[in-house]
This record gives sequence, C-alpha cells and structure tokens, in this order.
Amino acid sequence: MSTREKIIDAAMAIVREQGVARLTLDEAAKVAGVSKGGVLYHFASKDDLIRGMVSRLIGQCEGIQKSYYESLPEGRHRWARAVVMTAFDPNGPASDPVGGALLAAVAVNRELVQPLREKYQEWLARMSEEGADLDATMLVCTAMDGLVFHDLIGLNLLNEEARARLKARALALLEN
Amino acid sequence: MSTREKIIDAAMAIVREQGVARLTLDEAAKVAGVSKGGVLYHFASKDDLIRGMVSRLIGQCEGIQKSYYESLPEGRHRWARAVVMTAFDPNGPASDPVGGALLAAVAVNRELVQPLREKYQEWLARMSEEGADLDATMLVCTAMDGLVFHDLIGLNLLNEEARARLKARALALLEN
Amino acid sequence: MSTREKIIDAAMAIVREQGVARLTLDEAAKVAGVSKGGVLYHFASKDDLIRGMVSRLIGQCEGIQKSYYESLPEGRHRWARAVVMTAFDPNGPASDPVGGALLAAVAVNRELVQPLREKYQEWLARMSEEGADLDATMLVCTAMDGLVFHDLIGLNLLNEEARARLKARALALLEN
Amino acid sequence: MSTREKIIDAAMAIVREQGVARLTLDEAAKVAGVSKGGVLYHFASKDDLIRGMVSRLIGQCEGIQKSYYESLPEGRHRWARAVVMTAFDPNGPASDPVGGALLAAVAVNRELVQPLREKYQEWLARMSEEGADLDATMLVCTAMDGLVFHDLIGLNLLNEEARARLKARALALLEN
DNA sequence: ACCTTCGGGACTGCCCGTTACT
DNA sequence: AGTAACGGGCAGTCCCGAAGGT
Repeated sequence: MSTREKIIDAAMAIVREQGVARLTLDEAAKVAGVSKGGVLYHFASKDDLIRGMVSRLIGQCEGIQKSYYESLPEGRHRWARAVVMTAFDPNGPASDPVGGALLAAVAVNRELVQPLREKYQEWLARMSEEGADLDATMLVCTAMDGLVFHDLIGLNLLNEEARARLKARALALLEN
Repeated sequence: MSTREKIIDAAMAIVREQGVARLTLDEAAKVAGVSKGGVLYHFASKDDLIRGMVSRLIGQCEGIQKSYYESLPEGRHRWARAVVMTAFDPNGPASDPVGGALLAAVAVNRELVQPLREKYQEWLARMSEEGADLDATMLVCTAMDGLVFHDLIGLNLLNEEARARLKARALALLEN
Repeated sequence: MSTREKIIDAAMAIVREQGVARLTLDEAAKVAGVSKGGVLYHFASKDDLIRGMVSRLIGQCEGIQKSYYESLPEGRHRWARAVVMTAFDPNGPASDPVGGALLAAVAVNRELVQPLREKYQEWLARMSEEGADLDATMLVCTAMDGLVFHDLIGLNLLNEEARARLKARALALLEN
Repeated sequence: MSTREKIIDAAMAIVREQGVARLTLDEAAKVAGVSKGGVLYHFASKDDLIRGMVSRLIGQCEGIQKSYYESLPEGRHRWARAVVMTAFDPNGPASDPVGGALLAAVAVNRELVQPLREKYQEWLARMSEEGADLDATMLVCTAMDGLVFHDLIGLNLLNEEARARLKARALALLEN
C-alpha cells in the first residue's frame, strides 16, 4: 500500500479510536510509521490530509449507495430510494465517528466542501435523469442529510421506532 | 452590559468578521477589552465560551421562530410552519456564519450538544401538543435541519427558485 | 477551628492525597471551604501558606522528638539520641509526603528556611547544654538529616536491615 | 556544540545568575539563542530539561570525586574519603545553586530521582568493593549528604571552624 | 476584621508548518 | 521520498492584586 494511503488509514484510525482532538500530524505520522515531515510531504497541510479523508469517506458512501441501488427494483425514484436506504444503514455515513470529525473540519474551512459539492451535484444529476419528482426528491434528500447530521453530532432525538416511521414516510413520498 | 456578555459579543463579532479560525481567546479578550485572564474567569475554557455562544444563538433562533408563530394563522401545524419559515429566513440561523463555527465545535465536542438537544425536545413537545401529524412534521423538520446544515457548510446546491419550491413543498406537507 | 488552621489542614491534605503539583490556591480554597481571596487574606502569598505548613510540620516533628526524649534514660546525649530515634520513626518527618513538598519549596525560595534555621539552632543549643561531644553529635545529626532527605526524595538506598545497622552505629557514636 | 548542550548551558546559567524561579522555557530559549519551540524539540517538557541538568551535574560531581580519589593514598576507605573531600569542596555540589534547583525538582517529581539512584548504587558498590567498614561508611556518606543538603537549602548552621572539625571527625571514622 | 468577585499577566506544553539536508 | 531541526501561535493553569461587600 502506498505511504499516502497508509497515512489516511492511520488518520482515520486515530479519529475512530481516540477522537478528533487527538488527530495531530505527529500522531498520524507515528501510527503510519513515518516522520511528520513525511506526512507533510504527501499532504501539504493538515487540511489537505482531511481533504484526503473526506474523499475516502465519500467513496465509501457512494459504494453503499450503489449497492442499494442495485438491490432495488427499477422505478422512477430508484436512486432517491437508495439515498434513503443509505442514510438509515447502520454501517452508513451517519454511524462513522470520522464523519463528525470531517463535518467539523468542513464547517471551519469552506474550501474543504468542494469535493463534497461535486459529488452532490453528480447525485442530483443522476436523480433528475431518472425522471424523478425533483421537489419531493429534494425534500427527502435534504431530510436525509438532516438525519445524518443529527446522528453525527449525537443529537439523539429519535428512537428506533420513530426512525422506522420516518424512513417509511420518506419512502412513501417517493412512491410511484 | 456585563463583561460576560461583552465577551460573547466580541467572540461572535470575530467569527462573523474574520472567520472561526481567528477566534482565539487572546483575540476575544482584545476585542472585548479585557485580558485573557479575564476571559478565562468568565469562561473556563474556549469550549465554555462556545457553549455561551451556542446558548445565545439558540435564543435568537427561538425568537425568530416565535415571531413567525405569532404571525401565522391558527392551525394544526402552526409551530411546524414556523420552523419552516425560520429555516428560510434570511436573518435566520442558516445565514449566520457563527452557526457554522458552532457546528464545528459541537461536532468535535459531543457534550456541547446538550443545550441544543434540550431545546429540540422542547420544540418537539410543542409540536406534538398542537396535534400535528408527527411523521410529516419530523420529515419536514429534519429536512429543514438538512437545509440549514447545507447553508452552514456552504454547500450551495439550490438556487433561489429551487429553494422556493422546496419551501412550498414542505409547507404543502403540513396542509390542513 | 480558625479559618487559618482550616486552610493549612486543607493544604496538607491536598499534598498528601494528590501530590504537591496539585497544591494550588484554588484547590486549597475549595477544600477549606473559602474562596481564593479568603486564602490570600490569611496568607499573603502561596509562599506564605507554605511557611505556615513548614511551621506546623516543625511543631509535629518537635513533638515526636520531645516524647522520645522523655522516654529515654538520662545521659550525656539524651537529646541527640532523641534526634536519632525521631529520624527513624515510621511516623516521623521522613515519612510524610508533605515534607518532600516543603523541601522543594524551601529549596526554591531561600527565605522559607528561616523558621527551620531557628528551630535547628534551638536544638543545637539544647544539645550543647547537655554537655555532649559536639563533633560526634553534629556528625550524627547531619547523618540523620541526610537520611531523612533520602527518604523525602524517595532515594530508597537502604533496606530495613541496613537502616537498623545505621541506627545502631549512630547510637553507638553517642555512647557514654 | 550541539543545540541540546547549549540549552542545558543556558538553563544552568539562568539558575546560577537569576535563581530557579526565573528558569522558564522562554528564558532558556532566549539565552540559548533558539525559540521555545526549539527547546521543546530537544526537551519534551521542563522536567525533561531538568533531567538533562541533573545528568550533567552528576557527571561533574563524579569528576570531582574521581580526581580526589586519584590524589588520595591507597587504603581501605579511599573512595569513601573521596566522598568526604567532595562534599567539602568549595567547587563541589554543595556550592552550586543549580543543585538546589534540581533538589526542588526532584522532590516534586519522584521519577527524576532515577538517574541519581543509579549513580548512588554504583558508588555504594565501589565502596563495598574496597573492603570498607560499610556501617561507618554509610554513616559518613549519609552525613555528607545531609551536609550538602544543608548547604543547598541555605541552612547555614556551621561556621568554617565547625565544618573543619566535622570533616576531621568524618575522616577519623574512616581511619585504617 | 473577614471574605468575595473580577481581572491581569506569566508560564507550560501542544501542535502546525518551514527549511535544510539527504 | 523522505528526515531532523526549528519557529511561533494558542490554550489553559495559576499566582496574585484591586475593589468592594458584610
């Protein structure tokens, strides 16, 4: 595996095991088995390292979404339904502590949002191609983002039953 | 005005004018016209200062919500509608750069979310008291949080027209 | 009990239970049940508080010495023997963690040594009054200080048997 | 000379010239001609810097002891005599203000005593190898530590004449 | 006399990023 | 494709002084 990948792995492991606050260049270097200078060779700054983590997370998220898409029957809102399924997936983005960390980083530094925006636009394009009711789709997708966001900051408002009802309601809006 | 309030004002001004990254205790002290020791007398840590900012922001947000509530006609989803109106208000939480900063802080430090959770539960109780369709309400409110969150991290996905349609769709779900 | 005494008690308890590093004015105030300002009313500075602790410790030490003196048979080196007994007493100054803390404070701030010096001179006078062999007495007493000092900094060089032999040797030098 | 050595030099100079209380990382950095970051690169903490100073002081002390040893005639207590000579040496450990500072540091932080303990055990081994009367040796050496300790905390109990008599008495105990 | 609230400023140590050198 | 060394900004701890209350 490339050193670059090893460093991202190390960074994500640190965040998962010790929390964001402990993600320092020194620690990432130590876990990845290189010097701090080595980390800064591959990533120009800490923000740059975070960008790398964001990209990887987006990739994972997209993988989950795609596999849901493939498992769903054809239909007008197939992609949108996949988005809903992903948001509620126990292994999805809402459950990864790394997500919260990156959320923080993105909130602080606006330019980190760029790769995320591009991916969102790609998803939107995909959904509009399948002839969806775009208003309902946007409402549902935005709600899914709200849900993931609630999970990421630990705002436990909904119990399992309420979550199930919300999921059903969201999918209902995407009927026919 | 109390020193404590002056410090919160200073902190919010810094975030608005220079961005979160420039919010340091030293800077807050300078702007508020006290020493760092003075700041740390009123706020035990930077996180504590942020907690103060969160509380104030929640208060402002609630004020907006309440004034919308009062301006709306009576009806089953009066509070829920007020939530939607607030989310789209150009002076609402979505537009304040301070919100992004606090979002970041909350994402990093889970315990900062406590006052926010309490306020949310109060709002939920309020909405359930008015006999709302709770599933639809949750879907809409979660979507509003998603929208605010998009704004806060600067993920400009929707133009004015799309926003207007989303607002209409959300309010439509709260009909009768 | 006077507030002043309560504060000294609190300070000593903190040192014993949490170590010197945790002895702060704030902590002492909290444990003693007053505000920091209250502490500084009774003791002009932290050093002053330490002076108070030193005095109390000297008093305790003198109490032990006196009771040994009274239990010893009359003789030329009765006081000197009491000094030796005190140095080896398991409840004596060598065993109190507070001693180490105060040692540190005294080493840093030379003027804290004043009460200690006065007490030493009193002891020396006492010993010379009993017609002692002053050279042997000084050698033995200095050795006792060395021993106490070793204990205070945790320089565990001697096991129980070696300590017993050292004690015997010291007392032997004070024969007749 | 290495930066590390320069920093230790600077730290010792500060203690000697301005007292322990003025030994701060900033000051050490300034005197050594590096930044505080530079100091903290070589010494992880102030304690770590002090550890470095302790090691150097132990080395100096051992040098003095060794040169006394070489100047002394052969005999059963050659090393022990060297210890006595060192304790009374006007350039020895008792006279260096740095010693007091380190004493304080060691009293506060028990783990700093480790190198000192090792060195003491080495010395003890050396003395027992020369076939010494170990009880007398321990008594004398402990007394020497007591004396050095008195000097370090500035407990001026003995005038020059009394010191000379103490020295003679100590050496007398090491006869034949 | 006794105690509190408020605030100032020195200091430690953590951490990011730069430079010089392989 | 790295590493060692270094610089400097910041957070948080702590001592203490000033001013005032009871």
